[in-house]
Amino acid sequence: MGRTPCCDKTQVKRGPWSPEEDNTLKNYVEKHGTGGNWIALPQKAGLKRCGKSCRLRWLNYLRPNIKHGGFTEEEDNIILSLYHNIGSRWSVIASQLPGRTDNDVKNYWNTKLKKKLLAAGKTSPSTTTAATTTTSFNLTPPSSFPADNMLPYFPILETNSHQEMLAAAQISLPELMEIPENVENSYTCGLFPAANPLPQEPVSSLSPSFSVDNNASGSSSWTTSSEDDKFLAEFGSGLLPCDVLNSFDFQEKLSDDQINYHPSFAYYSSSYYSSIT
DNA sequence: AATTCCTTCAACCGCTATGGC
DNA sequence: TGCCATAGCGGTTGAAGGAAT
Repeated sequence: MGRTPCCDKTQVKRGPWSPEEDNTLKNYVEKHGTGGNWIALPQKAGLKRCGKSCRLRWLNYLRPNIKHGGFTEEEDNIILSLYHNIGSRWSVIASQLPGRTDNDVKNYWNTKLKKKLLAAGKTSPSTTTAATTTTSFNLTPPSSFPADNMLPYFPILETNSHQEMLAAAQISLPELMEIPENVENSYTCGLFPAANPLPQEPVSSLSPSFSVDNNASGSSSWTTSSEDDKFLAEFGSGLLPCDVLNSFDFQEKLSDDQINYHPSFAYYSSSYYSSIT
Protein backbone atom coordinates (compact mmCIF):
# COMPACT_ATOMS: atom_id res chain seq x y z
CA MET A 1 0.00 0.00 0.00
CA GLY A 2 1.53 3.26 -1.09
CA ARG A 3 1.41 6.64 0.44
CA THR A 4 -1.48 8.97 -0.31
CA PRO A 5 -0.30 11.52 -2.88
CA CYS A 6 -0.68 15.17 -1.96
CA CYS A 7 -2.48 15.88 -5.23
CA ASP A 8 -3.67 14.16 -8.40
CA LYS A 9 -0.54 14.13 -10.52
CA THR A 10 -2.51 13.61 -13.71
CA GLN A 11 -4.42 16.84 -13.12
CA VAL A 12 -1.53 19.18 -12.27
CA LYS A 13 1.19 20.72 -14.40
CA ARG A 14 4.75 19.77 -13.57
CA GLY A 15 8.19 20.92 -14.60
CA PRO A 16 9.53 24.43 -15.05
CA TRP A 17 7.30 27.39 -14.23
CA SER A 18 6.32 29.81 -16.98
CA PRO A 19 6.52 33.58 -16.43
CA GLU A 20 2.71 33.67 -16.53
CA GLU A 21 2.45 31.12 -13.74
CA ASP A 22 5.04 33.04 -11.72
CA ASN A 23 3.04 36.22 -12.12
CA THR A 24 -0.20 34.53 -11.14
CA LEU A 25 1.32 33.05 -8.01
CA LYS A 26 3.22 36.20 -7.06
CA ASN A 27 0.20 38.43 -7.51
CA TYR A 28 -2.05 36.09 -5.58
CA VAL A 29 0.29 35.69 -2.60
CA GLU A 30 1.08 39.40 -2.44
CA LYS A 31 -2.61 40.23 -2.49
CA HIS A 32 -4.10 37.47 -0.36
CA GLY A 33 -1.20 35.82 1.42
CA THR A 34 -0.99 32.05 1.64
CA GLY A 35 -3.95 31.77 3.95
CA GLY A 36 -1.92 29.22 5.86
CA ASN A 37 -2.90 26.56 3.38
CA TRP A 38 -0.70 25.89 0.37
CA ILE A 39 -2.72 22.86 -0.66
CA ALA A 40 -5.80 24.95 -1.32
CA LEU A 41 -3.91 27.91 -2.79
CA PRO A 42 -3.42 26.80 -6.42
CA GLN A 43 -7.14 26.34 -6.96
CA LYS A 44 -7.92 29.73 -5.44
CA ALA A 45 -5.17 31.38 -7.50
CA GLY A 46 -6.23 29.62 -10.69
CA LEU A 47 -3.06 27.59 -11.06
CA LYS A 48 -2.91 24.00 -12.28
CA ARG A 49 -0.09 23.20 -9.90
CA CYS A 50 0.38 21.10 -6.79
CA GLY A 51 0.32 23.12 -3.56
CA LYS A 52 3.76 21.85 -2.63
CA SER A 53 5.08 23.02 -5.95
CA CYS A 54 3.57 26.48 -5.39
CA ARG A 55 5.06 26.70 -1.94
CA LEU A 56 8.51 25.74 -3.19
CA ARG A 57 8.34 28.15 -6.12
CA TRP A 58 7.37 31.00 -3.81
CA LEU A 59 9.93 30.24 -1.11
CA ASN A 60 12.83 29.55 -3.43
CA TYR A 61 12.23 31.99 -6.23
CA LEU A 62 9.36 34.45 -6.01
CA ARG A 63 9.31 35.82 -2.51
CA PRO A 64 10.91 39.24 -1.98
CA ASN A 65 14.62 39.77 -1.26
CA ILE A 66 15.77 36.44 -2.63
CA LYS A 67 19.41 36.39 -3.70
CA HIS A 68 20.68 33.99 -6.34
CA GLY A 69 24.27 33.03 -7.06
CA GLY A 70 27.30 35.12 -6.22
CA PHE A 71 28.01 33.77 -2.77
CA THR A 72 30.50 35.96 -0.95
CA GLU A 73 33.59 34.83 0.90
CA GLU A 74 31.83 35.71 4.13
CA GLU A 75 28.88 33.51 3.20
CA ASP A 76 31.26 30.70 2.26
CA ASN A 77 32.83 30.88 5.67
CA ILE A 78 29.53 30.88 7.48
CA ILE A 79 28.40 27.83 5.52
CA LEU A 80 31.68 26.03 6.11
CA SER A 81 31.63 26.77 9.79
CA LEU A 82 28.02 25.78 10.31
CA TYR A 83 28.28 22.67 8.16
CA HIS A 84 31.27 21.66 10.21
CA ASN A 85 29.23 22.11 13.37
CA ILE A 86 25.74 20.95 12.52
CA GLY A 87 26.04 19.07 9.23
CA SER A 88 23.56 19.27 6.38
CA ARG A 89 20.83 21.21 8.14
CA TRP A 90 20.37 23.51 5.18
CA SER A 91 17.41 25.41 6.52
CA VAL A 92 19.31 26.34 9.67
CA ILE A 93 22.37 27.32 7.66
CA ALA A 94 20.26 29.32 5.22
CA SER A 95 18.61 31.15 8.11
CA GLN A 96 22.02 32.69 8.85
CA LEU A 97 22.33 34.00 5.29
CA PRO A 98 19.78 36.73 4.52
CA GLY A 99 18.15 36.24 1.14
CA ARG A 100 19.43 32.69 0.69
CA THR A 101 17.21 29.65 0.57
CA ASP A 102 17.96 26.20 1.89
CA ASN A 103 17.80 24.87 -1.66
CA ASP A 104 20.32 27.44 -2.83
CA VAL A 105 22.72 26.72 0.00
CA LYS A 106 22.37 22.99 -0.54
CA ASN A 107 23.03 23.29 -4.28
CA TYR A 108 25.92 25.62 -3.68
CA TRP A 109 27.45 23.23 -1.19
CA ASN A 110 27.01 20.20 -3.42
CA THR A 111 28.28 21.81 -6.61
CA LYS A 112 30.92 24.29 -5.49
CA LEU A 113 31.85 24.56 -1.84
CA LYS A 114 32.42 20.87 -1.26
CA LYS A 115 34.77 20.75 -4.23
CA LYS A 116 36.50 23.90 -3.07
CA LEU A 117 37.08 22.32 0.30
CA LEU A 118 38.38 19.10 -1.20
CA ALA A 119 40.60 21.02 -3.58
CA ALA A 120 42.04 22.79 -0.57
CA GLY A 121 43.11 19.38 0.68
CA LYS A 122 40.66 18.94 3.48
CA THR A 123 38.17 16.12 3.69
CA SER A 124 34.90 16.29 5.55
CA PRO A 125 35.15 16.41 9.32
CA SER A 126 34.06 12.83 9.73
CA THR A 127 36.79 11.52 7.46
CA THR A 128 39.70 13.68 8.49
CA THR A 129 42.62 11.63 9.65
CA ALA A 130 45.64 12.43 11.69
CA ALA A 131 47.64 13.33 8.61
CA THR A 132 49.14 16.72 8.02
CA THR A 133 46.47 18.44 5.91
CA THR A 134 45.68 21.98 6.91
CA THR A 135 42.93 24.32 5.84
CA SER A 136 42.65 27.96 6.67
CA PHE A 137 39.54 30.05 6.49
CA ASN A 138 38.35 33.35 7.77
CA LEU A 139 35.21 34.19 9.64
CA THR A 140 34.28 37.77 9.04
CA PRO A 141 32.03 39.22 11.71
CA PRO A 142 29.27 41.68 10.85
CA SER A 143 30.60 45.21 10.38
CA SER A 144 29.14 46.57 13.59
CA PHE A 145 30.12 43.59 15.68
CA PRO A 146 29.42 43.14 18.51
CA ALA A 147 26.34 43.89 20.60
CA ASP A 148 23.45 45.28 18.63
CA ASN A 149 23.83 44.03 15.12
CA MET A 150 25.01 40.50 15.43
CA LEU A 151 23.75 37.72 13.27
CA PRO A 152 20.70 36.10 14.73
CA TYR A 153 21.66 32.63 15.66
CA PHE A 154 19.60 29.53 15.93
CA PRO A 155 20.88 27.50 18.85
CA ILE A 156 22.41 24.13 18.21
CA LEU A 157 20.28 22.03 20.49
CA GLU A 158 19.31 18.95 18.61
CA THR A 159 22.50 17.09 17.97
CA ASN A 160 23.90 14.88 20.61
CA SER A 161 27.10 14.28 18.72
CA HIS A 162 29.17 16.29 21.16
CA GLN A 163 27.65 14.56 24.11
CA GLU A 164 28.06 11.17 22.46
CA MET A 165 31.64 12.06 21.71
CA LEU A 166 32.27 13.00 25.30
CA ALA A 167 30.51 9.92 26.56
CA ALA A 168 32.66 7.74 24.31
CA ALA A 169 35.76 9.43 25.65
CA GLN A 170 34.40 9.07 29.18
CA ILE A 171 34.60 12.79 29.74
CA SER A 172 32.33 14.71 32.00
CA LEU A 173 31.99 18.45 31.90
CA PRO A 174 31.05 20.87 34.60
CA GLU A 175 27.31 21.34 34.91
CA LEU A 176 25.84 23.07 31.88
CA MET A 177 23.63 26.10 31.99
CA GLU A 178 20.29 25.71 30.34
CA ILE A 179 19.88 27.36 26.93
CA PRO A 180 16.75 29.50 26.88
CA GLU A 181 14.24 28.90 24.12
CA ASN A 182 14.69 32.19 22.33
CA VAL A 183 18.38 32.81 21.89
CA GLU A 184 19.21 36.12 20.27
CA ASN A 185 22.25 38.25 19.73
CA SER A 186 24.91 35.71 19.29
CA TYR A 187 27.60 35.04 16.77
CA THR A 188 28.97 31.60 16.23
CA CYS A 189 32.29 30.37 15.11
CA GLY A 190 33.98 27.05 15.33
CA LEU A 191 37.15 26.99 17.36
CA PHE A 192 39.15 24.44 19.19
CA PRO A 193 39.08 25.59 22.78
CA ALA A 194 42.44 24.20 23.74
CA ALA A 195 44.23 25.82 20.84
CA ASN A 196 42.09 28.92 20.68
CA PRO A 197 41.19 30.00 24.18
CA LEU A 198 38.23 32.30 24.13
CA PRO A 199 38.69 35.67 25.81
CA GLN A 200 37.70 35.95 29.41
CA GLU A 201 37.86 39.72 29.31
CA PRO A 202 35.14 41.90 27.82
CA VAL A 203 35.69 42.46 24.12
CA SER A 204 34.54 44.93 21.52
CA SER A 205 35.93 43.33 18.41
CA LEU A 206 37.64 40.19 17.39
CA SER A 207 39.74 39.06 14.49
CA PRO A 208 38.43 35.60 13.95
CA SER A 209 40.94 34.73 11.29
CA PHE A 210 42.22 31.39 12.30
CA SER A 211 43.44 28.17 10.87
CA VAL A 212 42.28 24.75 11.77
CA ASP A 213 44.09 21.55 11.25
CA ASN A 214 43.58 18.11 12.53
CA ASN A 215 46.00 18.63 15.34
CA ALA A 216 43.75 21.41 16.53
CA SER A 217 46.40 24.02 16.29
CA GLY A 218 45.77 27.52 15.09
CA SER A 219 45.43 30.99 16.33
CA SER A 220 42.89 33.64 17.04
CA SER A 221 43.15 37.15 18.28
CA TRP A 222 40.81 39.19 20.35
CA THR A 223 40.57 42.82 21.31
CA THR A 224 39.45 43.95 24.70
CA SER A 225 37.28 46.96 25.34
CA SER A 226 35.30 48.60 28.06
CA GLU A 227 32.11 46.92 26.84
CA ASP A 228 30.76 44.60 29.42
CA ASP A 229 30.35 41.70 27.04
CA LYS A 230 30.91 38.08 27.78
CA PHE A 231 31.56 34.92 25.91
CA LEU A 232 29.77 31.73 26.52
CA ALA A 233 30.49 28.46 24.84
CA GLU A 234 27.60 26.50 23.50
CA PHE A 235 28.21 22.88 24.06
CA GLY A 236 25.72 20.20 23.10
CA SER A 237 22.62 21.19 24.99
CA GLY A 238 24.04 23.75 27.36
CA LEU A 239 26.22 26.79 27.85
CA LEU A 240 29.55 27.06 29.56
CA PRO A 241 31.28 30.27 30.59
CA CYS A 242 34.51 30.37 28.62
CA ASP A 243 36.76 30.70 31.59
CA VAL A 244 35.49 27.29 32.68
CA LEU A 245 35.80 25.86 29.21
CA ASN A 246 39.28 27.19 28.63
CA SER A 247 40.49 25.31 31.63
CA PHE A 248 39.30 22.08 30.10
CA ASP A 249 42.02 20.32 28.15
CA PHE A 250 40.30 18.79 25.14
CA GLN A 251 43.41 17.73 23.27
CA GLU A 252 44.56 15.79 26.24
CA LYS A 253 41.41 13.69 26.30
CA LEU A 254 40.15 13.35 22.77
CA SER A 255 41.41 11.42 19.79
CA ASP A 256 42.17 13.21 16.53
CA ASP A 257 38.88 12.05 15.06
CA GLN A 258 36.90 13.06 18.06
CA ILE A 259 38.42 16.49 18.29
CA ASN A 260 37.15 17.27 14.82
CA TYR A 261 33.67 17.29 16.29
CA HIS A 262 34.50 20.33 18.29
CA PRO A 263 31.85 22.27 20.11
CA SER A 264 30.37 25.45 18.78
CA PHE A 265 30.93 28.77 20.39
CA ALA A 266 28.58 31.62 20.67
CA TYR A 267 29.16 35.24 21.44
CA TYR A 268 26.51 36.84 23.59
CA SER A 269 25.99 40.51 24.28
CA SER A 270 26.22 41.78 27.81
CA SER A 271 22.49 42.38 28.08
CA TYR A 272 21.74 38.88 26.94
CA TYR A 273 24.40 37.43 29.19
CA SER A 274 23.03 39.20 32.24
CA SER A 275 19.52 38.11 31.37
CA ILE A 276 20.47 34.47 31.62
CA THR A 277 23.04 34.47 34.38
C1' DA B 1 29.61 21.51 -37.00
C1' DA B 2 28.20 17.53 -34.47
C1' DT B 3 28.41 14.79 -30.61
C1' DT B 4 29.41 13.60 -25.97
C1' DC B 5 30.37 14.75 -21.39
C1' DC B 6 29.95 17.64 -17.42
C1' DT B 7 27.93 21.06 -14.40
C1' DT B 8 24.30 23.55 -12.52
C1' DC B 9 20.13 24.23 -10.23
C1' DA B 10 14.99 24.14 -10.31
C1' DA B 11 11.80 20.98 -9.15
C1' DC B 12 10.22 16.74 -7.34
C1' DC B 13 9.82 12.89 -3.91
C1' DG B 14 9.06 10.94 0.25
C1' DC B 15 9.81 11.22 4.96
C1' DT B 16 9.22 13.55 9.57
C1' DA B 17 7.28 17.17 12.45
C1' DT B 18 3.52 19.74 13.91
C1' DG B 19 -0.98 21.20 15.01
C1' DG B 20 -5.92 20.71 15.11
C1' DC B 21 -9.71 17.89 16.08
C1' DT C 1 -4.38 9.60 22.89
C1' DG C 2 -4.71 8.74 18.17
C1' DC C 3 -5.66 10.17 13.61
C1' DC C 4 -5.36 13.13 9.80
C1' DA C 5 -3.95 17.06 7.01
C1' DT C 6 -0.48 20.09 6.04
C1' DA C 7 4.10 22.22 6.43
C1' DG C 8 8.84 21.68 6.33
C1' DC C 9 12.92 19.45 5.24
C1' DG C 10 16.84 17.06 2.93
C1' DG C 11 18.06 13.85 -0.72
C1' DT C 12 17.64 13.05 -5.48
C1' DT C 13 16.53 13.72 -10.31
C1' DG C 14 16.62 15.45 -14.80
C1' DA C 15 16.48 19.29 -18.16
C1' DA C 16 19.26 22.81 -19.96
C1' DG C 17 23.28 24.81 -21.26
C1' DG C 18 28.25 25.08 -21.52
C1' DA C 19 32.74 22.80 -22.32
C1' DA C 20 35.47 19.46 -24.38
C1' DT C 21 36.49 16.39 -28.03
